[in-house]
Amino acid sequence: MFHKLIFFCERKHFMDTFALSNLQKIFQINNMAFEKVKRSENYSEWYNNLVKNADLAEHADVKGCMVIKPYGYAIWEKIQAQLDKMFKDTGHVNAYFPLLIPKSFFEKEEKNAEGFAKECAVVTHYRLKVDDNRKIIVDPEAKLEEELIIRPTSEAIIWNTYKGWIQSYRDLPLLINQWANVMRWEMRTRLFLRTSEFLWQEGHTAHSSSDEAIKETKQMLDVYAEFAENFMGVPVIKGVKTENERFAGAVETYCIEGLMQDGKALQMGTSHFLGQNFAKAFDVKFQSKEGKLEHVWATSWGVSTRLIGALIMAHSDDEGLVLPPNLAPIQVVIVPIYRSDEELVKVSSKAIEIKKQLEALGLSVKFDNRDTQKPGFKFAEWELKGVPLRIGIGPRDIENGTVELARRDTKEKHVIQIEGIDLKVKSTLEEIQKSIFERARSFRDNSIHIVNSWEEFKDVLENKSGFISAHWDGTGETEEKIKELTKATIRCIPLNNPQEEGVCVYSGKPSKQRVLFAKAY
RNA sequence: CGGGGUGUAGCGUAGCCCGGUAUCGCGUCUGCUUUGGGAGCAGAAGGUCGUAGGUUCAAAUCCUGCCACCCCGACCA
Repeated sequence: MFHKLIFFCERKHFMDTFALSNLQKIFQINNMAFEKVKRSENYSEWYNNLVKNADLAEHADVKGCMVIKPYGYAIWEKIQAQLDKMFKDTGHVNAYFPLLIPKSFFEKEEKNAEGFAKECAVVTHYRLKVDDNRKIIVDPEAKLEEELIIRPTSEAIIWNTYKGWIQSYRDLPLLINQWANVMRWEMRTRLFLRTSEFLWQEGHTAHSSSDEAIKETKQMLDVYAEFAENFMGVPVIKGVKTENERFAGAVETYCIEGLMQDGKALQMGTSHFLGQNFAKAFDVKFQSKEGKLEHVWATSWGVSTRLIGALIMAHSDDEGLVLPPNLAPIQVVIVPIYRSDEELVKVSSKAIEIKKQLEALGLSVKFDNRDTQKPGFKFAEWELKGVPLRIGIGPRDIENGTVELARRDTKEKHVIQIEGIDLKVKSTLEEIQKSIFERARSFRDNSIHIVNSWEEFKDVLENKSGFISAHWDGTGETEEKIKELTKATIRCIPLNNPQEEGVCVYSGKPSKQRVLFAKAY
């Protein structure tokens, strides 16, 4: 019945403008070969060009939506594979719920509905027709009885479903994850960081006690943090959101916050303790061991394709992407160098031999034997695409039993013996993984500024960047005011935050702990 | 929703004020020479100028309507 759907967004968006000429200049200048805008000159322009040039994604001809290209999607697949394993290792299973949510379900948890109301796309009709001018129009006869919301998140449809699945404590806990797309009609979009439609995973769990649900919430936060640090190579701060920043419908929102190279913070994942809010809204009760009827306790947690944005912004440089070996779709690329066909044969057979040797260690290796591009071009291209290690092999090497090994992260090049190359490559990849994390961590650590006065606070925001650790009086009003004045928000109250007496950096009222402020994406 | 812009080849553009069927660069294709850091030369292909109408002998250019997209603000899980 729904094979032809039309949706209307409730809000229209009128665009705006500004100095287009600036952009045009950049494109003009850089249109030859690859566009080169330096990271230090214009960070966001650098980011956009990188996403495009590295062939990760592009703007679709649909407002606010992106096409994730094969190379970008391959990174997402690596992210998915690892997270999926970690979810399963912690006892979760995957399922899939509908894209469309009847408006009446959506309304049930008021705060959740209110929080998302302004960015929902709504399906109102189920059929098109050809009008008198032979134009395709929405068939006014085909108006739906009840509008359908395209999910901005799935709590509503999932809790409506859970109602039928949970009767007894024996049905709990229910530990389910879903890989899906969601749609949030955002006003300003940026590839990967914020798009109208995006891919993510959302875990939705149900528990028989508050304690157990809180434990789950924290466990998943730890899973995210471990993933971010050990796989993405991005250090994160685990913390709790303030009431203002909390997920609509949650009792408590935990998050991991990363710091990008331009000094702006990025929320990389959230894990929510939902209390009994959704159980009450959808009337999901279970009978306890003691025979009492109680509402179920819930959590939800998610990360999205935004992580690809984080990956780019945390490590990459003016030459392009820098991928951590643990998430690189191609970990090693082999580029042959040759003049004659005869040389090509020799070089190729050695290259293929090396490839097999590396693959035996479980590495992902590409032998770039395209005869349509020159070596120099390939070097630049694979650097742009962030392949962690490159092996160059030519006639000279064949004679000497060597290859050239080039590291993407440090740009170091060494001639090494082919003998024992597999272990050398493996250990170098491990070193790269460690080294990019360390680099990001020391950058992050040096970007946390302890601030004790409002003057200092403003000074750091203007002249430095990164996190500001400052006392806050705990009120939403102060938080709002600071945001209004500086655009900085409270990113989180770090977990295990030391308690200390102090006064709020803005209001001067007493405070018991410091919180982390930053400008954020 | 308030303000400001733009639609010309795959991409970026010139031409528009002052009407005469379209400029240049990148990319693409072919051939030869090249190949250890983004190759060179020669040739070629590619355009209903967003769309509908109007004015005119003649419209990318002038006029009107429509559509789409972009930037700033508000907004942002």
